[in-house]
Amino acid sequence: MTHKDIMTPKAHFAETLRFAGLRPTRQRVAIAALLLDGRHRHVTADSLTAEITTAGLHVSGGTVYNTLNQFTEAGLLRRVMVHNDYSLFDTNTDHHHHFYEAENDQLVDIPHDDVILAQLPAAPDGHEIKAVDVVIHIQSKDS
Amino acid sequence: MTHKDIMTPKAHFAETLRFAGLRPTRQRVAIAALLLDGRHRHVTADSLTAEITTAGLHVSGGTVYNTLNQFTEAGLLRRVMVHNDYSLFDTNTDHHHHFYEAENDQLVDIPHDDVILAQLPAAPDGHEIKAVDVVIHIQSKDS
DNA sequence: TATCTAGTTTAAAATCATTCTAAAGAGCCT
DNA sequence: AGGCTCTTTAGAATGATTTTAAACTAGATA
Repeated sequence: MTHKDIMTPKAHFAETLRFAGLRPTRQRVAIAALLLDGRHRHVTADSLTAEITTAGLHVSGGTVYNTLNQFTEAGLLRRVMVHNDYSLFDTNTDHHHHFYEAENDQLVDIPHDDVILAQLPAAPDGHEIKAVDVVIHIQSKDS
Repeated sequence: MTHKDIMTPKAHFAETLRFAGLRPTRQRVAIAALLLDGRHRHVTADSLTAEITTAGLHVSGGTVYNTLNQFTEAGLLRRVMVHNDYSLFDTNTDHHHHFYEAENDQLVDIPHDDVILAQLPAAPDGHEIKAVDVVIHIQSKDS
């Protein structure tokens, strides 16, 4: 039985935050509890705010944005780039790719192994590759 | 000698626009002349407006945005998705991918052949693949 | 060529996601 | 508990993009 097993959920998320270099405030712990529970999904500032409200809590808009940015910076979330309308965050930070259907603004994960990049170019001089994002744009066959 | 060769540049772009289903207005022809001359580059609404001004012309902001959207819709431009700050358009509509360096907001084309996708997942039921975008995020080695 | 009409352009206002601000609050170390 | 720094807050500010309603024009027609 590890230390983790006997911690309260709250303490567990506080530890995660501290490990990520973020002071575990009430707001950040609450958001971590919602987003970092292992469920893989895509959230926006808006949808997260709705979740917070549903949970009977309140976090100011600015803090929601700040927290999403800080979690992303810390590697707890991943930002997905499919359009310019608003930011999308993926609670799955493992290496994987996405299908995106613009018509319904629908984003679907693609398991890592389903895309094989057989060859990649070398990064430009003095640079190194940080990440490779593949977005497969799809549309309804009858549209 | 084809018909195209004896047309004035203006008439050539007007024809291109008409073929794309867009009425060749003075503004659209001017923007086409700037963007569709075969040079491959990345533009924003702002940088395009600056080009228009440099050319001694004037096109209202709304029309610059509309035109960029219409050209993209018509397949004369391609929208590149690397951040949410503002829209980027690529005058190269051929199939190719991009390096993106966030630190300097620098976008660099990758020739089509330099990326080999050996395996792609099947599109979800009832859908078909419209495009596959690969963005390789890079950073300075010493940063 | 004069006329018509639908599609376009315009400047300005509106929208909307996101960031900034300055003051109030809360971790956390001693 | 005291204190220092980092956070949160509500609201204002920002900035890219879209919308508006009126003026204009491309292109068809008479």
